[in-house]
Amino acid sequence: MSGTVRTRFAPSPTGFMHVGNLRSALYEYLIARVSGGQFVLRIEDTDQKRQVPGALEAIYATLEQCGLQHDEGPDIGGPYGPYVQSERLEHYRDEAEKLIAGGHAYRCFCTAERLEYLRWQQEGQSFQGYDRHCRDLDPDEAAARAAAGEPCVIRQRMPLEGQTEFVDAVYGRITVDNSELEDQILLKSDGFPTYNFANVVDDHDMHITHVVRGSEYLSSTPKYNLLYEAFGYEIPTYVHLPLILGKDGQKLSKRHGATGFTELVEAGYLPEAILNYLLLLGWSPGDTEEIFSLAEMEQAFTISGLSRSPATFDYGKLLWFNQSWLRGEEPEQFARRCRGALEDALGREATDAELELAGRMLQPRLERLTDIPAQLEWLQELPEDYDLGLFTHKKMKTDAASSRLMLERLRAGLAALESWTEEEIHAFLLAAAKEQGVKNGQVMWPLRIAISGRSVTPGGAVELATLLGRKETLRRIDLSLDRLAGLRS
RNA sequence: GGCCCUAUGGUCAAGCGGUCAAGACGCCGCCCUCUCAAGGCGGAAUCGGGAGUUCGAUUCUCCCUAGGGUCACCA
Repeated sequence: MSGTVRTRFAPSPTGFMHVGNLRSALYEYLIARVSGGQFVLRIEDTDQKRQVPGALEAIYATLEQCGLQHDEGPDIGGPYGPYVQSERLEHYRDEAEKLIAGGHAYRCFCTAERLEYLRWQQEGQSFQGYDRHCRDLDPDEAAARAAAGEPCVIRQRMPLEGQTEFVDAVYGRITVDNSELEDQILLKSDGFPTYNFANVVDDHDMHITHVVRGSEYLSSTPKYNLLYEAFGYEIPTYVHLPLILGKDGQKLSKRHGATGFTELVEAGYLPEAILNYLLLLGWSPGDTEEIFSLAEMEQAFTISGLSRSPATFDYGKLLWFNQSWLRGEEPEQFARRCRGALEDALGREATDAELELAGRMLQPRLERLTDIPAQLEWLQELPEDYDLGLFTHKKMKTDAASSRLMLERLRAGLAALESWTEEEIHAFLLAAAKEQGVKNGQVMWPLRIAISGRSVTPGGAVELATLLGRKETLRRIDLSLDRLAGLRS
């Protein structure tokens, strides 16, 4: 066997792409990449009842958006296809027959009703599971019954005594008594393999060297090993991952908030930020680095950095990663993200200068992409009935009366400015403050309130006025002046 | 309930016998400042409990406790 590391992401198209799945895919991808190996995509569609339309497309789209490029898969082929389990049915059947022939599996004719009755009867007992009713049927007789059309499943014949142990790359040595293991179903009566069986067969066929999956599979791993042994296949390296929990310590689910990749993207999170957060949720680089691009992850990732304890998904920290990624973007690229909302607010096309300014204003303040419109809301129009109390600011030493005076003084100067540029407006206002012997805030505050009508804006008076344009700025000053005048008389 | 896994601040976590127990998010304060952010500086906050082993346990062992996982013709 070659020493090339091969991992696979094997989702089943039964729903949206959960962040837990995505994190598994990321780790699988990284384990392969960090050692120059291959990352395989395999679709596990053995549950015909739970197929969800569109789920497959979502898987491809998510992988694509995240940059987790696979080397082999249903869409691009590869040497060990097909990569869709429903296209490999014959093969599983043959493999199951092999096991029967070797005495490692047997046909079981128990009905669903009988099994249900069994479960009901076993409630509270220590060993719950199949009672091995068909385990000792004569193989030839069983084969004949099956051939005659009697529905049956194929079960794995577990050893009744002894122990099975395996070494997991993150959890270490794990030992389980064989008496704990159920004679699990390998092939269902509809001819489809179960997940456990198809997994082993496919992982072997596809030369997967590292089986990476959630720790919920930890306790069923001994069954896998027994299967590998029954086949005489080499056992892969297991890498079990700690689970992701919600705020309440329960397994992360919809009720904790958005848990699907698509949902998060729609909520304004960047794929880079989501991936970055997921990377650190269960893995540590060992140093204090926190921001990782995919390329950087490919350099830094180590299996030994994986954590064993479950991690709580923290939306607050995800938000911080999102902000960090947003701030780190090239200003031009960030500005482009603002174009749509800016033009909506403006009601017309934006100039390059306006776009640049808007980007500069929002980039350090944005938490999510979806917040852009709200950040630009002040641009739309001056709220007609904003609270005049906003003019009163203790630290700035301003109030409605002083603001009125200030605005009256400022108005003419602004109207007379040679050009309406950020620099010029800025210079003018600073000069005005100096001239009047007041602090900058005493001219900036009233102006900002007068033209925005808001206590909080994504920028100061200068930026606001610049983006508003001279005409609109003066119009808003007049509007505010009118209201301020009405206060007195 | 049986079995398996886990256990450092509210959260993610470094630590791998001797540390004043990193760092980050969040929180609080200060600075900067035309508001809010961003940025800078500082602060509060952690080894679940009990036995061992050892000169010395956060670190090793055992027990307890707590949390999680798993016991399907689902993956």
